[in-house]
Amino acid sequence: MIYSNLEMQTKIYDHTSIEERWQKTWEERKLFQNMAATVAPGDDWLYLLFAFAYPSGQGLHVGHVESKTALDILARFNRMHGKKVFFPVGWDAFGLPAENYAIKTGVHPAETTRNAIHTFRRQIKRVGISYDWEAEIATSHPGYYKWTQWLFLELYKKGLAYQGDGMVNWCPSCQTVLANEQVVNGACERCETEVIQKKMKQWFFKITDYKDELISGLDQVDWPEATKQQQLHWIGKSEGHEVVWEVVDGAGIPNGKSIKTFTTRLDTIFGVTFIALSVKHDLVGEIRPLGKEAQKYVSEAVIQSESEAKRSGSKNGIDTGTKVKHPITGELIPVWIADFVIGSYGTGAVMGVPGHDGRDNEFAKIHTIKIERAIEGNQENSSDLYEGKGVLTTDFPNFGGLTSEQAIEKIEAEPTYSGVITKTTQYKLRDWLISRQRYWGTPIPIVYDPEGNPHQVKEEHLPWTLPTDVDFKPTGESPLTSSKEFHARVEKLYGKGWRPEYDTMDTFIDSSWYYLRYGSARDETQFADPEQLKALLPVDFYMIGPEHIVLHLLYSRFFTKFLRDQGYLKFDEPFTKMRHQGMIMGPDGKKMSKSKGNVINPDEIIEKFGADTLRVYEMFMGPIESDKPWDISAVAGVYRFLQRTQTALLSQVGEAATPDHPEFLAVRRKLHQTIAKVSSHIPALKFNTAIAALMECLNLFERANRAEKFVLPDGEVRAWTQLIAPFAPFLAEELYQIAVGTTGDEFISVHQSVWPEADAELSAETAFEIPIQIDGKVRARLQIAADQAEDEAFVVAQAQANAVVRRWLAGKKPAIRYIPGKIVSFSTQA
RNA sequence: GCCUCGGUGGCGGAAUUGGUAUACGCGUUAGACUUAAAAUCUGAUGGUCUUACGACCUUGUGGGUUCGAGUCCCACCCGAGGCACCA
Repeated sequence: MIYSNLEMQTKIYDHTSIEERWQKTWEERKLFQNMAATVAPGDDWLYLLFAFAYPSGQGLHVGHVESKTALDILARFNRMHGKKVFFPVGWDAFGLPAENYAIKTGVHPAETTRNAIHTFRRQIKRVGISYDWEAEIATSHPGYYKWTQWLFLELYKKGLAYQGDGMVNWCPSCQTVLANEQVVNGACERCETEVIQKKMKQWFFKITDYKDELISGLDQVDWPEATKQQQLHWIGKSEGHEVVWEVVDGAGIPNGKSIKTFTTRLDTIFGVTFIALSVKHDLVGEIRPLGKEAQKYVSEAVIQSESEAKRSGSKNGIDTGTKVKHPITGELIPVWIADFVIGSYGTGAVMGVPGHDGRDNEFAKIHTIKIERAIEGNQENSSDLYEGKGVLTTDFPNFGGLTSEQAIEKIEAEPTYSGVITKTTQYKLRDWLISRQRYWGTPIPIVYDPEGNPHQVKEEHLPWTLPTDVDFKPTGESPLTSSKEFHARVEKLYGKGWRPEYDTMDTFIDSSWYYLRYGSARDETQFADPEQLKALLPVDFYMIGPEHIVLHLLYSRFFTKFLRDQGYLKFDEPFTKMRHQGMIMGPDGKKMSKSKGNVINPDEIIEKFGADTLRVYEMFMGPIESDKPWDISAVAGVYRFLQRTQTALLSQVGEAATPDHPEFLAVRRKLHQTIAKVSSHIPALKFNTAIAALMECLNLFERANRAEKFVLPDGEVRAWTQLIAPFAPFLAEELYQIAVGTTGDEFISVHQSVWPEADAELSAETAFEIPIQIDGKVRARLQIAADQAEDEAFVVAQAQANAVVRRWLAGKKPAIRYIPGKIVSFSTQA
């Protein structure tokens, strides 16, 4: 007996008992569980995905509830339309917070993580999110990270995972390498310590191999424009020319060395008055002469991190005394070293055009370098002069008077410049540095022979398990160095003198392929079953916060394209449609944070008002994608709405319909209109207006019922309970089961029922109120029966007969316009 | 500086994409019920002027297109997020 206390129903909305009862029932009946096992040919699947979450010790946040509920509504709505819905959940369980906690308290990250996941799972179930728990995954589980390691080895075998040397960002406090994106204004994003540069041997993924496809693929997806723009900006494709400048000796004779610069404005080459090298440029220290002062400057500048120069916007620099030869004019140009030149972009050197570039202009003025104008009609120090339309000044033989476009074409066509000036494309995107000197992550499946050469861990040794006997305390070395078991394992399997790779992988790797694993979460033989992949992927709808979008999406797209090229996947882009939820702000309108004391705890709201209220309130707050402040009294308003809904629907059960009620058709019309509205607003993600429509419907019903007892036909009572099911699944289940009179075990959930359809005839309005506009102002309104709305002559005659209209139009001959069913417009002008 | 969103009552927000601006909710206020309060229910609620009928104003600002503009066009102001000495 699933429903034992029907009789106890009263007018009181007892959210706690309702929600406990149905959570238990759904769980016992395994509603919507293990869906991937039901994959069959010809299925119409909808794959809904929520951003992989880190199971933090803080537990569920109201922000999580918002996006999870939005997806849950889509899941329930689509299931009721007969679609098979795949709606899995998992945990991005490796990561720094658990490790930092371990350093502080000694509690093993595995334990912290396990507890946090338990908390999240309990809270999510309480909110009624209809996840498929049978497909649950956690990146820290060997059954998962075995395949993360497999992915690494696939990349390694194709040469896309390689070891490289280079300057890396090092956080002295966290004792780890940081990716560029983890450096914010020159400081560690986590602890805000100033980041320094350090040279280390690291593993990289060659994402740059896919740079062009990562740009073009954006045309295939339905994503917010801003997200696409951010991706493009990160990849930073820029077309221009590389120019080789020959270094000359004191007599002006080339000495065999050269400097390359990159420019997007080749036409300004005639205005070059200096060349500037980055302090990290290879030639710094090599070119002669380099005076003592310059030596000193360079060493200071190298010590001073580049990021500091960036922040201060400084324009320091020094003349090296060296000169290069202008490839076109033959003029000798001084070479400077300048801190505003970025070592890692382009060639690490720029041609200085102070006549046409604001930044170069600033530098030239400070250091009194000649400023020369090459193009007419532009502001002296502006960089916005170009649109390909500038005209070169007449000072340049063969080029004077040409437009920028013509000059560039001419240079490109001139054989003399072949190999000196070359059309080229630059990208900001760098290869992905994936090594982390951290414990709580996926071990890199590499071992080193006694000579120090890397070898891949044999596939039969996967999962290459993370040792547990480590010292978390930061020493500047990877914690795995301290594991005895790890060393013993490698020597036993690979031979004496062999050692493991001590670094772990960036957790972005774990979280950038997880959506491929859900369908085969327990498969120990392959990373994903091809049949599952074919049926479920790509992801139809992805809901993800706006904060992590650039890298996670770029990496996910890279993996997808790589695995496609290996023949594992048949699609190019992993996420067909994506939207971002807004942030829920504290009641003070500020971002919620513990220090501000404005955090709303979902458990407290559920305790007091119930999960249904929490869900409906968060959906009612406003558009899903915008930021919204929390308003506790509005929560109570939603609670009242659910309570009134219960009262209204309970009053209908077991009663005979009241066709003689004067409002009978009006209320039913409203209900059918509401069915139509809710049905169209849900797929459009307009949850707030769908709920407003349900409120309007209830208001009209209550007004009619107040005047005289009102009872809807049975089917419409059931339809009403179905309409609220996606939003308030617990209350809807309760009312639906009462409405259908479920007894014993013949239980079919409201969430398994078929979504109601609006009756077009019933929902059609019988009368319109048509405004009458005179010169753009509404002066009167007309009541017109629906069957007269198409009759223009009649409507216009009615309008003209209106007393107010006659007063306004007295003595005038207006132009008349009638938009059927919308408006009558009189115009007295012209 | 660049990119992307936004700007509508006291507040959160609606507006079928050019056709009744302010739906729905909150708040406020008057009332009912109550010994009282809470809860619940009912009515009012953009602004100014007016005894009233009503008039005028109102979607960040200023122009424009149109019979008609929150919606389209031009210029600007303000806010949020992202990127940024990227050559």
